[in-house]
Amino acid sequence: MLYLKKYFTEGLIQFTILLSLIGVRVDVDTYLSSQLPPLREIILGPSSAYTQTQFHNLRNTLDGYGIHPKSVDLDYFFTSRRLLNQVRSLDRLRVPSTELSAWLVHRDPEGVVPASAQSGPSGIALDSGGGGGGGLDDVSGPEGSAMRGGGGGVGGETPESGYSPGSEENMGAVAPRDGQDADNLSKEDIDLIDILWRQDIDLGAGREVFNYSSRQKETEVEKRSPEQNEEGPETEGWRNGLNLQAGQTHTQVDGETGESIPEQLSSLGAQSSMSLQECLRLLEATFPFGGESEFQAAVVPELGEPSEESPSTSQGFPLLPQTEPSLDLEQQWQDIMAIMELQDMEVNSTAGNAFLSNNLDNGNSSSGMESGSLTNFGLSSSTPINQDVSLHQASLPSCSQDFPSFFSPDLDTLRPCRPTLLSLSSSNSSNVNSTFGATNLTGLFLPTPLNGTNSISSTPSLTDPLNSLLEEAMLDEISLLDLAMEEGFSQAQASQLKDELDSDSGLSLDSSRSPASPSSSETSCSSATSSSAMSTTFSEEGAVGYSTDSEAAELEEGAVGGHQPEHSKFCRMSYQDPSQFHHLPQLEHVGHNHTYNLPPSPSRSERALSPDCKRISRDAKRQAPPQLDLLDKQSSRDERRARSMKIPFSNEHIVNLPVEEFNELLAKHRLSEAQLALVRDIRRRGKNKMAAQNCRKRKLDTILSLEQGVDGLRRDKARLLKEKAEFLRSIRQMKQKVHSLYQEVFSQLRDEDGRPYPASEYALQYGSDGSVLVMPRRLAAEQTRKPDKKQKDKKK
DNA sequence: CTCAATTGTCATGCA
DNA sequence: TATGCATGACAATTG
Repeated sequence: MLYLKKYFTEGLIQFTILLSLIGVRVDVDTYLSSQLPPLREIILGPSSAYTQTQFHNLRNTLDGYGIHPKSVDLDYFFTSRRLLNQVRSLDRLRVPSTELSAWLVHRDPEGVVPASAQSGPSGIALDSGGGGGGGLDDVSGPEGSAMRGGGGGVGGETPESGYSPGSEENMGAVAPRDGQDADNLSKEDIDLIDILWRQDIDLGAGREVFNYSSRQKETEVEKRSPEQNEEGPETEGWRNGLNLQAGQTHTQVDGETGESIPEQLSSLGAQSSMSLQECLRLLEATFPFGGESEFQAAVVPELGEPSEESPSTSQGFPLLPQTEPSLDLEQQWQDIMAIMELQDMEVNSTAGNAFLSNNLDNGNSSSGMESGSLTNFGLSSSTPINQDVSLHQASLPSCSQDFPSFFSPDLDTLRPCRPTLLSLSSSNSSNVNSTFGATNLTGLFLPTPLNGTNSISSTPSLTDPLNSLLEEAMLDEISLLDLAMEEGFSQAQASQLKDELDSDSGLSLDSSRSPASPSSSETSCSSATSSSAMSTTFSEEGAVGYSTDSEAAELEEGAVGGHQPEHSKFCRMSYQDPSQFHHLPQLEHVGHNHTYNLPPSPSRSERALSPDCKRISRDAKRQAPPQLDLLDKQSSRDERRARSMKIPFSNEHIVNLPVEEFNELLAKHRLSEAQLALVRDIRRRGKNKMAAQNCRKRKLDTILSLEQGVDGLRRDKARLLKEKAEFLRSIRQMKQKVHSLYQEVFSQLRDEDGRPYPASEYALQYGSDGSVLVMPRRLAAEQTRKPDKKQKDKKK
């Protein structure tokens, strides 16, 4: 039961990881921090320190089996890694040709650096210098075969023997062939070759990966047949591969590594009646290949995984034969893969790339991409190698970005190569990321199920409910993710709006902008004088606030005279159409300026002079000496009063001057009591007028923000309802899966005589400690009743 | 002319 | 206490 639990818990975690990878906010942090630190690493991206540890470990261990990352809970860690593997590669039982590029590169014994290769790879080879040069000899030795590169360690298992250093130069060596055969290749192919290289180089940054993979591969091969080991890559494979007819390379690889897999898998299929454990053992024997591919490409399909897990599942069943040895093997392999994958994580550190890789790989196996978002799939689908290239392309960009801390030299030299990649992948690097971030997840994910089908076809014995259920589950998750993505975006937009709202709802935000920036003031000023441009400018700038107005007025005043400025101001005010704000949300909240009480634009208090600013503006310009009558008519009451009382200074001054200066002004001019009273009234009214305007603006803003808040809440509500529905559906499907799994497990059980347990008489009983027992139904029922009674008693 | 929206003004409270 | 600001209420203005 423990493993059953684990299995389904993992399903949930998968889902969470998926959500996280596509950017949907999943609040797993708290959970992770306390329970699954490594998982957090996976989701949030490995910390450099941690990654480094992995590299060191890989570099310093013979084959990776003994890897023990520093102070990390390996159980959790590897579990989470395995989960990530599952998530990222859903149809594992395939040997991606992607791997080929790795050992192909390493394999070249010549060490001749071709012209074509020099641009990118050569530099890289030299740069990675940190790696040292030891490996080169091994690889380039007489036998130096690709396989050797990887398998050089077969006999000696010298840790560094084949790879780290040597590989770089080997990379260079690949080039000549490339160049030699260039004639036979289309330009595309050549480019693709280049890409393969660079990818290899990039991947080579994590040289241990190759090292390990090769070693693994070799070990496996050796187990199977030494001859095969020699033959595969060396004679036929590499040569043909060098011709770089993508297909050849591809098939060759498949032939080399995957050769045995189909065999075994088909044998699996043939023995569909064999016990689950047997299947699993076979799988375990087979999987290392998949694993090897996996940690490089990060895209290895993994539909076989569930069955892989099955042994674990069965472990808890007392009546089932213990499969610990195989379990250990599998577990070890998983753990190793997990470590290896960590590097891959770096390569595909961004969620988008991870998924992209996955999808690209899916594209390989599923002969078709339903998603239009990945335009380079047209490329990928053409030939196998193209697919490979696409795959690499997918992981490359992030590789260079994410590796720098460790392999900056390599990457620096690599960067110049980027353009090639970009040009090849056309929309790949840019569009894919954006696309990924956008809404095309459906398309991205759809191939997964196809791949699942693929793997199922290759493993007929595993096409039981589990696989189908997994497929189904993944489909569901995918659709859910798609939905969540969509929702996430609307939510993001909403939150963005909200942020804008919040930040702008402050009353003083713009005050710094408008008064402080002369350009804006000038703009508004000039536009204010221009009647035609006025409305437009206002919609953009009018909200900036009064200070702008006043400045504009000030400028105008300087040019035209004491009464012109208010025209612009008045115009601006009259053009404040809230409906405009509705269409320009970002401007809706820009109106709080409160700078009206800032020092001074003289023309300020005269803002209300003219009801028709256009006409006034024109008139003012045409009639150099403004007509007093007209002005008088257009003056505010206070303006007229002030004039009639012969107040020696402008209302603008009266209103806007600071108290001290205002008092000084009053002191300068000896005014009568009536005049003083009028001036004070004018000041009071002027200030109050501006206060009222601000108050009204604020009110309007508040209303608008509230409206938006309501909208946002409505959206949130709708989204939550949708999510709830989806989750309910997920739960339902999970239950269904549990049921199916139960049936599956139960049907595999045999009594001492090898007979199946009758479902009518026996049932699986889950213990509280995670154990699962087969019990007669009567007993089980009694046992379940007892706790019930106890509970009832307790309640009583 | 009516009406609604806008703007100005007053009174009041608060800091 | 003087000053400034915010705001409700009302009036004036405007389209």
